[in-house]
Amino acid sequence: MSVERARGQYHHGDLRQALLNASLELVQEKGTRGFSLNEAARRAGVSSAAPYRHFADKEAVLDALAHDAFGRLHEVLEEASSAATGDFDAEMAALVRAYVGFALESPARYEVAFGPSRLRKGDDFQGPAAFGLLEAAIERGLRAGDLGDGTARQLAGSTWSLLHGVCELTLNGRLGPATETGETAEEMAVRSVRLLLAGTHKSA
Amino acid sequence: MSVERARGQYHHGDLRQALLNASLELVQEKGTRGFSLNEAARRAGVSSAAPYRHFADKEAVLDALAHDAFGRLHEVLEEASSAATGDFDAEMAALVRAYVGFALESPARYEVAFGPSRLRKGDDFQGPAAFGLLEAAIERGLRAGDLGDGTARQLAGSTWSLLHGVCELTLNGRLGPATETGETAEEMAVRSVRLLLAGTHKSA
DNA sequence: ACCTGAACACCGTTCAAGT
DNA sequence: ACCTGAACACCGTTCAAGT
Repeated sequence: MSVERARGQYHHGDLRQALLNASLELVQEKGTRGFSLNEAARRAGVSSAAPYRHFADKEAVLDALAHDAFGRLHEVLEEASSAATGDFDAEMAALVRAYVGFALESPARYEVAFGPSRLRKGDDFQGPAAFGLLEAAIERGLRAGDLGDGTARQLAGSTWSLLHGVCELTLNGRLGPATETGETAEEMAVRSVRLLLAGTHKSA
Repeated sequence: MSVERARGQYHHGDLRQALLNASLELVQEKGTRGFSLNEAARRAGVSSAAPYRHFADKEAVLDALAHDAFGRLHEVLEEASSAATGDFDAEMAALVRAYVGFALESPARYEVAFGPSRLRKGDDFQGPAAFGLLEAAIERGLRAGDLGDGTARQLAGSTWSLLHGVCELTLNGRLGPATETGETAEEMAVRSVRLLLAGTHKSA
């Protein structure tokens, strides 16, 4: 909260990052709708005009958070991917657990990454790359004969959607009666993805 | 925008509904983050204090919109459900198309219904009922032998998640490379759900 | 019962001025 | 180059007062 500032100096090293940290904290506490740029500035120990040296506007701060969040998601998936053992089912389960783990451990990052924002295709963020890791794993499964019919891209799209659905519905409390199955979100995701991919063997 | 008000009178019939209409319009234009209660009041032709006779605060307006949105989703799914022909696959496809159609035709309603809000289980809204229609259809499929292993609730949870994922990722532009498969969101949803349910026959 | 008008604290953003 | 201070229009919310 309070910030030690050497007398006479403006601010410690990196105000941009300090603002991002404070902003993420705020989104965590009040959600993306309750987030206030002025309060972020206050928590970073600067005036409310200071952020505008580093960000075009309030939305740009959220865009930067989304950018970082996709970077982290990509890292997390890559780590899970690199631990591949050749067992396709195990690798997919690891990817699924990594994805769901990220969402549940960093709900603020997840909300900001996948919620409505100005980030779009062609904006140089790691969203497509994260998708690519999923697609690559599925591609390997197809080549190894672990999967039936389908293109890797389409199957990755379905899986990506399924994962997002599970995480967001869990975070926003919109799973309805499915909340009472005794399954954790992680278990539900693993089971569902397994089901989806098993379907490729019998898509008559 | 401008409102005809008989001289001397406060407002036409139903200010509450007028505020909801204006608010939905606003969410449509600027998203749930850009939505301002003062502007909604202005568009309804009343002072900025007037809404507080009908809603506790700004969030309560969004809650009411979410409530209505789930009511509509339920209606739409019920209509699709009632047109059941006995063909399980066709009935599921109809439900899927109805769901996706609702999301794409009423993105503001969809965002407000499934986005973060104070609506929770036990709040008397039609979210769980909508889920129930999906679960009931799957239950019929199980009994008729159209589906393999699984409980209706778990399968409905997976399907509900998949549908939500497809719609939200489409609306927020987060499908990544899967945007370029030539499939519409509706086709993607139908194919994915078919895949998921086909998986019940081979969940070895 | 339902709405207005004025008020208050706060927010997003701009800009001249300071170091 | 980076930040402050003051300013402006706007927002959410409250409350006394009007009909």
